[in-house]
Amino acid sequence: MADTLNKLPDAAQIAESVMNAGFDMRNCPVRDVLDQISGKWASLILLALSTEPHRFGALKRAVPDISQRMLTQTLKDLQRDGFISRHVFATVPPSVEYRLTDMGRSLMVPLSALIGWAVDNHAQVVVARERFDEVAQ
Amino acid sequence: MADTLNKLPDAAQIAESVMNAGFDMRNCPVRDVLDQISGKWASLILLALSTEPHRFGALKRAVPDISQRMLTQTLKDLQRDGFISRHVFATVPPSVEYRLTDMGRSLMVPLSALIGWAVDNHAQVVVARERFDEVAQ
DNA sequence: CAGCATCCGCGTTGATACTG
DNA sequence: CAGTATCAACGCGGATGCTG
Repeated sequence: MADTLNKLPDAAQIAESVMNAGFDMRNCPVRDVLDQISGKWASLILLALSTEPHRFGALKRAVPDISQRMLTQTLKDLQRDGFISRHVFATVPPSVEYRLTDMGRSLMVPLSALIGWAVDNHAQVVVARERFDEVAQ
Repeated sequence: MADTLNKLPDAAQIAESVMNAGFDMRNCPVRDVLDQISGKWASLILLALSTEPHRFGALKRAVPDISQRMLTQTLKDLQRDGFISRHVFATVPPSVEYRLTDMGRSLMVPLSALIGWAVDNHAQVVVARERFDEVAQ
């Protein structure tokens, strides 16, 4: 994954084809879709669910600093967009399991690649920031 | 790009390897990097710059609904993270050109794939939302 | 266990006006 | 042309307490 630089032509191609395919930035599908998965928590929840289904409590433990409120809300948003499904088991005490839908798994293909990039290049970004802040005092 | 569903194993692999590679959700590189590129405008600006360098005014026209303030601010943030570079030409009137850095181009590999997914699957997401809102009244 | 309801601060965004 | 400065509105997200 360190050789992403060698794949630049592909990226330019995709970008160009996106721009050409009647891509209108006004009623923007990019924002409409990405705004959801780019919230503070969505990508982390999707990442956790990509390995296996999780119950509410397990998710809360898997995504350490999330509050109950945000977990509930983000799960609802992700379900609304069709990325995850909710399965209630009428046990006592009740248990609810969340899992990726087919569309959610399909989304994880490019999303996990992006997450992988973030993990690989995080250090470089940090360095770039420090350098920038240094110059601008 | 319609056959992304067939590539699920790859996604699960990447996700799993990400999770295993000492991935700590607390000091999260994902959020640290993604928060920037997932702002309301960043992805659109990067997309515009991925085809060719743009001047400030050209960018403002390429990303229709952006305000001057947000364009300036987002450009500064992207430059700070090392994704774009700023080139000032001492002409009269002054002109400033923005272009992707090597790291920015590298980022566009996975990012443009994600954008492509968004474009391809936007309709499905909209349908999922309508269905959800219908049931929940 | 898995939520919902409420309150509230603070950051992000937008509108507007001004400048080198 | 390419910004900066200021103000106001909005909503995300956190903290807390309560429920089936």
